[in-house]
Amino acid sequence: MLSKKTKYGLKALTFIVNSEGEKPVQVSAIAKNEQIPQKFLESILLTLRKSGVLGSKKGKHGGYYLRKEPHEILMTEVMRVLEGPIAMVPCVSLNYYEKCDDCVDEESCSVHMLMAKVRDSALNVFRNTTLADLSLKKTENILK
Amino acid sequence: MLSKKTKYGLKALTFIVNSEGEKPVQVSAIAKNEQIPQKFLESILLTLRKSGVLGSKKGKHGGYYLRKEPHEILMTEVMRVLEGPIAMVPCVSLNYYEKCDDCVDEESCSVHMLMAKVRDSALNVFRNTTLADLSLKKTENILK
DNA sequence: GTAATTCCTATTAAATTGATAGGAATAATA
DNA sequence: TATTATTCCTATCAATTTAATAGGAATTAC
Repeated sequence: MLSKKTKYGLKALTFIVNSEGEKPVQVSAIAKNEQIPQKFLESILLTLRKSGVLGSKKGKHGGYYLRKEPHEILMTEVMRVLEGPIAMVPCVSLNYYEKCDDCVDEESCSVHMLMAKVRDSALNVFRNTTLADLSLKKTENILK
Repeated sequence: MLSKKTKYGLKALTFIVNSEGEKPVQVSAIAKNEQIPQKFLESILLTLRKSGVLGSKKGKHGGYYLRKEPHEILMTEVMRVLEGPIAMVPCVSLNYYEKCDDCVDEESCSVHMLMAKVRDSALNVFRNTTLADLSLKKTENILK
């Protein structure tokens, strides 16, 4: 299951894209429009800022903004920050590899083999989708 | 993350395939060889039996066996039984669809769009992988 | 009738997730 | 400078899910 954290994070990012302008977008505005518990959202946006996807401005008229253009923000990055490793098992993770304690021979492990394929297929999606794609409405996608 | 339940289940199924013969395979043998807590494994195999993937024989010399040929057992079926819906969010699930309470318009929801792609890519893997594929060693896979 | 097995239900422990609380730090502006 | 609006930080809590264990009933082979 996709965590609420990731779901909220994706919605928030999309909202920020669609609020395009120079002014930073406030947590309260996102929370209200996207129906996300504000305090929870705060912590999510903070994570996204710490990872470098978002920038922020403190104090009155503060808020969050994108550090890169939407089309430069890959889902690989966003998903790793919000949801964690893309691989479903550490032994096929590219960025967070860990050997299984059980599993004598990785090369002949049925789980390993299957999960490597799943990882590749997910990576293929995330590498070819940017935040710009997410913020397109379906009708726009059809035209595209 | 892949649950231990699924991981153990896949390993157990592979073990049963590789123990090919007419005799049913006992939980104790699988547990020992695959390093799986026996009682936990019992409940997993029971689930697989109830779903129709495995058959069982009770009593002395009892055990579990496949109900179909390995190449007829698709990963879509196994994964749904063990891990649950393949979709990461209910609103893109083919078999367990549920509308989101939030989300006014599904067609323009960024999460929906992305997760539908991920679901399709995972389905593509699971529909094209059978238990027979899992039980091939890597070297055999290369030759294939 | 005994031993070996699956089957069933209940319980527990640990980990994770989702959410809340309270206030510190910072910045704009009146 | 005082006030207000905001992000930032840490801690905590509640709910859910996962992983595992326990005990014994039912069934079958011999």
